[in-house]
Amino acid sequence: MPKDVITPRATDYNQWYLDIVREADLAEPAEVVRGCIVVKATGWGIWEMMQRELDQRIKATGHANVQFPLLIPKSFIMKEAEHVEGFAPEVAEVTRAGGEDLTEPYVIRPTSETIIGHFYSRWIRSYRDLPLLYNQWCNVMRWEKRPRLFLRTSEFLWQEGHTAHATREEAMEETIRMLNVYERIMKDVLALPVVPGEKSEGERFPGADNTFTCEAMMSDKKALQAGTSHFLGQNFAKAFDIKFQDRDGEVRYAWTTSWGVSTRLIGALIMTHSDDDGLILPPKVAPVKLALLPISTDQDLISSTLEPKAEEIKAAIEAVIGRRTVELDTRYHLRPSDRFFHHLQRGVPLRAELGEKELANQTLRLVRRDTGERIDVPMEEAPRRVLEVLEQVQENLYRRALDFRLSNTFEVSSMDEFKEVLDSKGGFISAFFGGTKEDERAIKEATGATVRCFPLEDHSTGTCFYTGRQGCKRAIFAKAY
RNA sequence: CGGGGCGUAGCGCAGACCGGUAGCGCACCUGAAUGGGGUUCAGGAGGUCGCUGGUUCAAAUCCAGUCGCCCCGACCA
Repeated sequence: MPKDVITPRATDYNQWYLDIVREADLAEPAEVVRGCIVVKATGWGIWEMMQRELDQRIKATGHANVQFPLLIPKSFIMKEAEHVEGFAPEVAEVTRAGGEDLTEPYVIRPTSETIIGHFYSRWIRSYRDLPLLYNQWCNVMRWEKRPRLFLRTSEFLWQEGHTAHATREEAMEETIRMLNVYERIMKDVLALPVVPGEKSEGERFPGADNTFTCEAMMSDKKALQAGTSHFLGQNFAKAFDIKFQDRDGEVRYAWTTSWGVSTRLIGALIMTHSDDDGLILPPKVAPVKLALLPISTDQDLISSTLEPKAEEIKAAIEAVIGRRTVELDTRYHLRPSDRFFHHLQRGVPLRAELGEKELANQTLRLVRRDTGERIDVPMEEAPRRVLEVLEQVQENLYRRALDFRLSNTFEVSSMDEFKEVLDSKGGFISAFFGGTKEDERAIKEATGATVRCFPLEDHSTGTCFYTGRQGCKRAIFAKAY
């Protein structure tokens, strides 16, 4: 008989999400600091795994890590017209320090294009200085009206890549390269199937010429922007005077890009894979990949045989799947079912049970978190089989999420159909669209859905469902977080 | 910032209309039985009732002010 500590998704999706975060011990609202979050050990462990994977890939594509100040002179934010408009309403300012009013206030960085632009202008003189390929892992602050754990906290952690290039083509290549890096890591590591695409005019980053995105579908069929890569053109170069003398002697403005993913990805993981029992983590980002539980009512048997055996198995398995990835659960004061549930709720991908039955048969019982399937494997094969099953879990989670998205994506060709499908089924609406920013706003007004992106891999064109214009690209619409 | 709601034990709530010095469920601690997907019983610990002021012999309760949080919108990684 389950206790109702986790609200079923069908009852209240928002509450379900909060319950998962709490019961899996990922994080809690900071409360004393509005909109901020305390990331707890398990949540941080997930972030560390994602960070490690991504950091390697950022470096593998030629970028180096750097660190810029948390505070930015307020005047910097004001330099790029659209950037000001986009970010001014949500920045926090520091006006006093050291007991005195500052002559110029600082803002706490909402993103670092401006201060990095300032330094890039000092570092770049020649085409030989380009490209400049830097990334920083840091925290930023945006005073959003409506915070939501992981998805939109006032302070959040992310990486922001900032690059400068000699030509438009090179900068565009970089923008797409990093979008692809994001797509790959989301797919391969987080098991998140995403739609890479270009943002519409109305959804662009303030100050960018083009914004590219990885859009994911959550299990309530709403969309989540999981990561973005911006082609900034020469906008910031002009605002911050980032110029170089080219091969031909001409002085030119550089072309810049920026790209980032944040702790929001943890929210994406939760809302993509988890169920009413609790969190489900893809093995590749699970700090604990296997919970190993010696089970017996006979305390002597436990200490003489089961626990030593368990230690031995743990070592053998960790030799194959990685250090400190197996948690040996020795909480014998709890009933087995309570111990099971603990790991289940926390999303541990695989549970192993070692009891008298297993001892007698020289087997180990594995239980999958994603399917509940029980698999008895010969003891000596355990390490290999654990690895194998973990790979299957990883694959299954991706496949499941992809199927969900595909079966909840609907094509429409008129506004009436758009509304009807969105109301009755929800999900992603796929339609040819060639409207303006104003049209986007009107559609949002009428339906609550926004343009998520123009998928990159879809080259088909057709008649716009809204304006009737010919030769328009396909867009994905959805209600979004 | 507009509309609604709420602050009482770690969490979720009752008590308030009709002032008399705080209670329930879960979680937690102890013990017993139980034990392979959320067990049962017994005992126990835990609260300046958001804050400030007022009325009163007496305030969680009445009055005034204030702070904060949540939900729905607008805004967003």
